Amino acid sequence: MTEALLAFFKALADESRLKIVGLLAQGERSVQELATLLDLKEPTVSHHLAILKAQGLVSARAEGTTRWHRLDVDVLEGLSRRVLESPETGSGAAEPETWDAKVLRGFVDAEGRLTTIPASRRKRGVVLRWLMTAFEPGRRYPESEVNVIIQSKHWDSATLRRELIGHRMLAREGGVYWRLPEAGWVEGGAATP
Amino acid sequence: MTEALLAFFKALADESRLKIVGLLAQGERSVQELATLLDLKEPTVSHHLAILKAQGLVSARAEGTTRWHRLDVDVLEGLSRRVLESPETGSGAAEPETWDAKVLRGFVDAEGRLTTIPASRRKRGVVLRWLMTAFEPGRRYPESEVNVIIQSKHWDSATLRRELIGHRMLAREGGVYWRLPEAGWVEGGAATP
DNA sequence: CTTCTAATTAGATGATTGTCGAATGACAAG
DNA sequence: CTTGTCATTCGACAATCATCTAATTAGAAG
Repeated sequence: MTEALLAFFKALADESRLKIVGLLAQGERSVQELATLLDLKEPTVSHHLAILKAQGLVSARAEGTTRWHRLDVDVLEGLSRRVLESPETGSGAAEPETWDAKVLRGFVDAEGRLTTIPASRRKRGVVLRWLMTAFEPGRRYPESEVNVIIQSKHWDSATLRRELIGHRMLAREGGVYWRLPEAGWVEGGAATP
Repeated sequence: MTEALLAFFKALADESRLKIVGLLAQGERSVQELATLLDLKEPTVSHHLAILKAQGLVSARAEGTTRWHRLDVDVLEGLSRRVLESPETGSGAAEPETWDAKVLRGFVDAEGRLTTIPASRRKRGVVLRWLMTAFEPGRRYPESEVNVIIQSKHWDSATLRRELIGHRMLAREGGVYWRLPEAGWVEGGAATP
């Protein structure tokens, strides 16, 4: 849907075409007249008219070899509405998902392994949340098992384990780890000094 | 007034910017998020946002180093109206004048002499009407005087004299010429074989 | 059929501008 | 003060597109 809008704005995003629309708003004009009034050559005007016609903004009427062009005003109605409605009508529950998906696609390869740990706070949060899906809620893990699980995604288990704890996703007590409820997961998390 | 409109359409006549508007229509976004969602680099997004801000379409709110951008919907209101109102509100009695002036500027030099006889029917009509201003209504001219008057504008008095008669601007009877009333001046006129 | 004019199509060129990498600025945290 | 992240600015490159000339199509009129 954004496709059609783009073409429409491109059609009007040119000085010559805007002037043509302005002139046609006053009445019919031939290619020749437009060319003279705009200080352009006929082929140029023809080109512009073709673009405006493609958007349904202009239509032509033949009279001998001359073609009289008129403005079709209807197409301009409800313009702002179309702009705001373009990216789906729903205000969207499927909205934050897209951002996460994009981030993961950038940092997780085809085999499901983490290629790089994101430097950006926000993106690191996304990756860590994704990492946590490997841990079951309620279950208790010895450190060795935590490392094995993390290493199945990325070699640097030490750093990632520290990050998970900093973000309040994982908790530790006496060498035993367990997954914390998502409600407590923190945005900023621990720094990486 | 067409200036501002042009900038406005140019701002929206880009795929990336249209997508940004679409995303911001759903809620606030940071530069980073937009860059990820659109598969663009941050500098590019910054550039686009600057353009949208210049048109009052987007405004920003700072939160730490992050800037949350929101869409300002008001600017989109009454868009089609602005397009049609751009080239003056008046539907214009000063309208055909402009076309004639442009044509004359193209065929009459600084000294007020006709450089070329227009090949185009319509333009030739304009030039001939202009030529007729050298003749007083009601007065009768011998052919020699007609030639002198025309030659003060262009060397080829024979052709022009024939054209003036063909267009029903000048009349002849028994070697005497006189100006006809403008009401009878014909559009197509005689061909030039 | 030939000539003339109005308009379009085709191809080439030049200006505009979207995009990126590198450098810089700004701000929070240790 | 130093470090790290989010953002902007700068300069350069590449793709898009408006414009032109030349050639072609389509009517109209001799």
